[in-house]
Amino acid sequence: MPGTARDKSVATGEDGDLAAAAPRRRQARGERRISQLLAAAAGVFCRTGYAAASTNAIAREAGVSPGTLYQYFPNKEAIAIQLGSQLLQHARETHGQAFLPENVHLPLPEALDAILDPLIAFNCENPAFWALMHGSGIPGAMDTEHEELHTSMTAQVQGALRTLTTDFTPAELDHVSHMILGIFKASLDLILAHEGAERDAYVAELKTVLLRYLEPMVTTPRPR
Amino acid sequence: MPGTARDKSVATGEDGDLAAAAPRRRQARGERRISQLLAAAAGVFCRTGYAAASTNAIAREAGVSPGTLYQYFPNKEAIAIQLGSQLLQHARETHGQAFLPENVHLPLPEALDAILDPLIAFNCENPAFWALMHGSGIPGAMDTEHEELHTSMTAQVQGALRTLTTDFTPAELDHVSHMILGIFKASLDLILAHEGAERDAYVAELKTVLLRYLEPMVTTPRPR
Amino acid sequence: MPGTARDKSVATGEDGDLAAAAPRRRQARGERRISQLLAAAAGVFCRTGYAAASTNAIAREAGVSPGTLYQYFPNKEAIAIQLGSQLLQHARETHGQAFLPENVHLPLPEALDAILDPLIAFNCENPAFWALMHGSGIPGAMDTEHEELHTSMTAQVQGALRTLTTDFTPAELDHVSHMILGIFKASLDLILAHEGAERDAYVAELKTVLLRYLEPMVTTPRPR
Amino acid sequence: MPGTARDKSVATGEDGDLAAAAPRRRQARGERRISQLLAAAAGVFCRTGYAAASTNAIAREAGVSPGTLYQYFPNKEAIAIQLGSQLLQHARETHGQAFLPENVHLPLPEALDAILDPLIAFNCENPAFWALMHGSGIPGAMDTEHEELHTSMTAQVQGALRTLTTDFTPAELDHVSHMILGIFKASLDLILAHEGAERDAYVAELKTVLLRYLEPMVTTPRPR
DNA sequence: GATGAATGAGTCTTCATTCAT
DNA sequence: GATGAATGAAGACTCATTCAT
Repeated sequence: MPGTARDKSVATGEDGDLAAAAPRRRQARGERRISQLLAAAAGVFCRTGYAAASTNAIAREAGVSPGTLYQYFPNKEAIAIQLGSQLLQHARETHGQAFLPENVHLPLPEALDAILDPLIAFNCENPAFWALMHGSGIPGAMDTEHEELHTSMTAQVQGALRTLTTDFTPAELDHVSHMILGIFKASLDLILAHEGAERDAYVAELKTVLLRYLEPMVTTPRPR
Repeated sequence: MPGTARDKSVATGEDGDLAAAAPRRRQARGERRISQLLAAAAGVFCRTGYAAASTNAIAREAGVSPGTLYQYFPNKEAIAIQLGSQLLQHARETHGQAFLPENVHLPLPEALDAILDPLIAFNCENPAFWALMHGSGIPGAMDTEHEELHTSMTAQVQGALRTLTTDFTPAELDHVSHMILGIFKASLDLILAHEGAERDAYVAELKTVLLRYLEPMVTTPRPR
Repeated sequence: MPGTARDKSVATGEDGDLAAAAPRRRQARGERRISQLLAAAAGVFCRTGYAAASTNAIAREAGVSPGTLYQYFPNKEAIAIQLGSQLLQHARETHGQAFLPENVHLPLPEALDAILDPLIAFNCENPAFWALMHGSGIPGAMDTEHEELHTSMTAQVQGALRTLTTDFTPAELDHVSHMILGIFKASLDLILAHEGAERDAYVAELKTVLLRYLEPMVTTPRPR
Repeated sequence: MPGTARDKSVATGEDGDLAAAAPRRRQARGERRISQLLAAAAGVFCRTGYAAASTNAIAREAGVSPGTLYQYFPNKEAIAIQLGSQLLQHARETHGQAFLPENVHLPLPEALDAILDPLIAFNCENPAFWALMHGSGIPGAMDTEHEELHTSMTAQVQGALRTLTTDFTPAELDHVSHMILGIFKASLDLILAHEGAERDAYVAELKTVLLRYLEPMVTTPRPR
């Protein structure tokens, strides 16, 4: 192997570089693959739902062989879980800024805009999110994630609701927040199923529904 | 059930009457079979969802062989479709009075009661209905049926909406009716997931949402 | 249930026959299939060993589709288990007559003939038997069968040994019987691997080995 | 290990010595790799059997990548073959004295001790040896190696047998040597499966069997 | 030489659907 | 019509082997 002398160069030594750079390059490729696969999975889950999504289809969509998929995920469920977690984390960041105090304390119409717009935008950009969260039938795994998300969203909605009035009993708070989430979810289906002006119309309609539902509950003095 | 008297006819029946009685008997038996199968399908779909339901399981639940199932339905999708249609028809027959003119023309709060209560009751008694309509991830099949149901319900909602005002553009009518259906669907999930007082609370909440959403739209003079 | 009267007809009626004959015919076919499949499995296990045997290969060898195989066996292991059980039962019958008292109490050389010949014949006719019992690596199932067989054979060998002498300690009895089984097993490999005169030669050699091994142990007076 | 001093040679070595030292180093490294891999293979084959052993598992156990494994072995079978050969050679080198003329020509009982003891000891220390030789269901591969070993052992046994008598026909020689090997193999299973006193008992039993089997064949005058 | 990602044929198994009886 | 055995195309997953780096 005559070419072995090539790396020796000055002082940083071949070994140090090899041990550090090559793995890093590898790792980078691996992470690209994982992203590729998750993106492909998002697409397939979106189109067919979790149950009907085949790992071979995901691999094909990602442009790799089935074996490659299994180098990164131990099984189909793991793909869904990791995709879910990733989206969830992404979602939480979005939610975080959606429910920022400065938004929550705006006058109701503006508050709805400020809260809903980023949530809707997030879901439009990550259609796999609800696809997974609806969860047709993720075998029981994923449920944890689902639960977690639900809990987290409910909590944030309830936090916002409490700024409207102090009159809610805990039970009412529960009912109202669940209704709001349900309405949001249902509207999201409509919003995601349409584009352009139609989509905007449904967004407006959602805001109308919520505004009219919530306005009569307001007792706390708010900026007008 | 006019044909019920046909059996037992003369005594030896069988051959002689075959030309006349048998067809009717066939038909009757066939319909019994279909009902059996659809009932079994309802149960299985409900428990496992459409995708995970196997035709063999449905046949077993119905107490017939898989071959027999295929004598009455060309494929799995057809079962779902017909089950949906049957439930829909059942819905219309038994609780079709929901959208009866005398209900629709009541003052809004009463109209909502009159329309929603039987619908809710029907769905509580036929949980397979929404189970199918949600589609749990029905691969694109089922769409025909879904569409059909959706169209029919939309039409009825739109009919009712038109009694509220004449101001809707067709597009608005579309949006509002879809929103209403979405809200109804989302609430139904909550309603079906709870019992007793909780369930009632969600029913009340649904009515509140719709009342507040629709009330501002009313322009047509209505009984107060 | 109007049609219920139909099954009353005359006495032998078509229905009676159908209920009895058809199932029986079905059952017969099913059992033929099972035999076919077990025979095929025996062949494949024999040629490739359990681990390397593929269910598809077994199905192909049996001339049926993979699905058919799974109509009769829940999984690959079950095939091995059932094949083992069947052979085991067959074997026990053979062993039963091999170790008949009238054989065991013959003069040693004749006793060896009387005992070994049927055992060897059985194994020549059922080569899958040892193939399975060797059990390369049946996952842990089958072990029960294996154990069972081993125990049963050991017991019979020990029974026969006790007619030779009363001098054995339990430990010796154990060692000797295991050695005998081991020798038998090893010889069987040679016997099964050859045919005709060669096979006979190995049979003779086995008998020689055992005769010379056992003869010095005899203390009990025996027919000469 | 004559080549051990080679590394570190002058100081900067590497390039200048490359033409001379590197090849030797390569060779040395290669052989270390091969040993590593074979040792790993021995472990894995022992634990899981040949068929269930995965090349990746062997590579992992050896602490190298699968690619590296394939730089030294063209395929899985080759690993088994070479492992077998190595063990065989090891057997011959370390305990080859088993069949040393001075052992073979001892009085039979002592000869058996002298021959069998090292063989047994070797096998107790290298359990992978028989694990491989049994073949656990090696699909037909490995046969070459097996054959080789078998031939070699048979030859040695036959050599020893010829010192007992000159009366054997070639066929007899074949039969007897195969029987002996079979008996040895079977006993080895028992010996390896036990420990301590039990193991010793089986060793003794093996010697008894062989002694009684062979003694009557002796015609050649031997030291008493 | 070494690495480990990638491959793809092959394994076990399921299930919608068909067909002989 | 009814039966249930049979089919075979997938699907999830594995692993011996190759290849770009």
